[in-house]
Amino acid sequence: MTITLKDIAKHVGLSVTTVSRALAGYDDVAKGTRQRVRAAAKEMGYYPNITARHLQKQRTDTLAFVVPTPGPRFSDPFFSELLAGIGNEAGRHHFDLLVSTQSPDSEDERETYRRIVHGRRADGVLVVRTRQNDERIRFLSEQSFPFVAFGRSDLGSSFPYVDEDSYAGTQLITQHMADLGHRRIGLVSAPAGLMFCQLRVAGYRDTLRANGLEPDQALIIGGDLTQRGGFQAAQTLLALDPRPTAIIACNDLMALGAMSAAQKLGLVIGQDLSVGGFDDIPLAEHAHPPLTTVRQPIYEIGQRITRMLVQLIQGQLAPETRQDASRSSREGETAAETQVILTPQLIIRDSSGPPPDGG
Amino acid sequence: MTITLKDIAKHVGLSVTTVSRALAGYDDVAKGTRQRVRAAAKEMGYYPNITARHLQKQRTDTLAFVVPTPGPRFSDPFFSELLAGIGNEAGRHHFDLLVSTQSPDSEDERETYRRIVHGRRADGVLVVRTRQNDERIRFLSEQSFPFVAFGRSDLGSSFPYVDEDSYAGTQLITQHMADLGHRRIGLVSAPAGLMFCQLRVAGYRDTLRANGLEPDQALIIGGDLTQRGGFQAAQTLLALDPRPTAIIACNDLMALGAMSAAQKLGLVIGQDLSVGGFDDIPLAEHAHPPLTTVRQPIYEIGQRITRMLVQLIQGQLAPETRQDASRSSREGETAAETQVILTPQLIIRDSSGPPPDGG
DNA sequence: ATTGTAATCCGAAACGTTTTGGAAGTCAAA
DNA sequence: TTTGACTTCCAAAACGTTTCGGATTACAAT
Repeated sequence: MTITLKDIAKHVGLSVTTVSRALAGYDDVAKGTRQRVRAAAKEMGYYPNITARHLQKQRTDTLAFVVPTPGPRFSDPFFSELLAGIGNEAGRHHFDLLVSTQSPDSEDERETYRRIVHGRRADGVLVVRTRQNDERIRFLSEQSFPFVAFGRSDLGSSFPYVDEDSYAGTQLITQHMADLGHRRIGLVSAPAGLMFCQLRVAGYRDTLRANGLEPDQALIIGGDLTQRGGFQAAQTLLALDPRPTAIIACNDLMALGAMSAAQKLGLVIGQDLSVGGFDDIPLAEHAHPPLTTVRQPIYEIGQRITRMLVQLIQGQLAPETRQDASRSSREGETAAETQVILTPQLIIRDSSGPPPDGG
Repeated sequence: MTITLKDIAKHVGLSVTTVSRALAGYDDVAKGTRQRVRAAAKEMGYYPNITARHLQKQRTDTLAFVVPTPGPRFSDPFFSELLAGIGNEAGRHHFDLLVSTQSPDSEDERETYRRIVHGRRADGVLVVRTRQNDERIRFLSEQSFPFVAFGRSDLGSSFPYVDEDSYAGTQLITQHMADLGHRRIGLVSAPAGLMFCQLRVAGYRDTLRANGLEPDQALIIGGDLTQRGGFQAAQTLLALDPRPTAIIACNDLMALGAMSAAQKLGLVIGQDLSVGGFDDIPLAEHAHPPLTTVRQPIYEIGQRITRMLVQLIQGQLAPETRQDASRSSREGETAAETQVILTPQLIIRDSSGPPPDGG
């Protein structure tokens, strides 16, 4: 049987109120009493009932994280690293983390959000893989429920987020390929509904044009962000005649799949074909050859959105602050930013090189 | 402002009790009343407060999953797939999932378990990556708190778990290498405290001996289960003279790292060097070359331990049942098993082949 | 002696739900 | 008319905590 405040109160001959306040360290309880209560609590093995505390305090000290899992074999190193960042940061702030896996844009996903918000299951929620016309964001905004997103959206409303500049990132890697002399550069894109997909495709397209290259629709193949998807998309691209001399994938996992597909055809990556990715997951560095990619600080992003969410909940972050250049950073004590766009970094490794002769 | 039962009661002119019972579908409320209440609830946008319900029902309908994360860059596809299995199955049974990331064997990890158990934060907990003399299992057993483990342990106590037969699995792949003619077979092992590490190393050793090969301590290198770790361990192994002609890694991620290390030296995997893994993560299939490995149905294991835990909580699983051959499966309705050992399957792909001449 | 103040404690209410143990009313059988 | 059964409803307690608004005592200042 678990020990409650009432048990302690009975044991030390005080009221529940006094025991509670003694343990909480209020100064309207005598020092001696406090010590006596503390000792009794320890001796009896008291541990506060977390649920009861939640109900009384009208907050749950819990963050919710609804993971969009497209299929059962959700084998994504990107995600586990993000979760580590979120989980560790939540722990640092004494918040629990509620995780739910739901297939994106499903009725179950919608119901999950309703449950969290209306059932007061958590104090805030983290949204990842933002989508065009994202109903999750619309819903949370409407309900003015605290949330922070990893990624922007195209809704009119302003909300707190952290995002990498996908457009600039793809510009970097596309320009890199162009600088190496590539003229036929394929793209393995992502599900079109994802915001970052739009931005990355645009960055790719615009950079091609800026280099006098006309984007060729046949060189853009949809991918599902898995290695298998990258493998298959690359097979399609490599069957073209003439085939592209470079392939850029919208994430590293697909880039690795693309490398395998090319290697299966006997192509040497970095010579016969250049491959570029996005994310810089640890796998990229120790691939063969090491993958040229755009770095995204996944763990830190996880930490950051979590920290922002905690601040938002605790009222240390203005919920609807627009980015505002006129905001003076007076007194050194600048308010925390609510909309962060990270500058991407190109990591050049051996998977990219000049095109082969006649490329 | 959120709507409570009291608000509905006031609105329809009934007591809170009746409203509650109407919504719960008890038959001691008149049909007309029930409909009226239901309509009002819907109209007013009522959603039950989950925390209050938890407190009253003295259960949380929540499972806890404490993920052992060794470092910040926890980039492990194995884990995300396991989580998908756990999360989806928990959802199917209307359980929430509480996830905490803690570094293994740390004081924070211990405190997390205490909090979950004593604070009644969850109704049961999932334990993964079981360790020798596993204090988590000891603690949960002592407190007789419901839990199911992925992996066995060496404590005397009997508890419910699902595990792959790591010993047999390593036997399979080691024998496969021996059958191909390999005599010098290296092993990239895992952190020694992990139960499956012990079993896999034993399976490797015993199979070597069964083939008349004496295990060489120099051919066993510790790894940390990351690709980088496999990369480094393989570098050490490949610097030996004579070098091994085959390398077996205790998981696929390290096997992929080992492949990269070998390829960096110009070796052709499957010809100059054979490589074997363990897990069969999706990355293995589309690696170059595709990786020979031992299959572990990760997603299904996640589902299975979750289902067992739910049954345990709901009293449908005898908490301390030993595996008992004499248990008659009468009436077709066999009780669910509490200790499951899965038979591993060898997946032969192109990363393994006969040793090069003179190997 | 009175007043004021500080120190220490506590009863009751509250958080929102479910459950317990009837109460009140209706109706048919005896 | 009484009894019993059935239907429908509800007040109060309970889950375990925190907080609100005093109450009581002691003691110093007036």
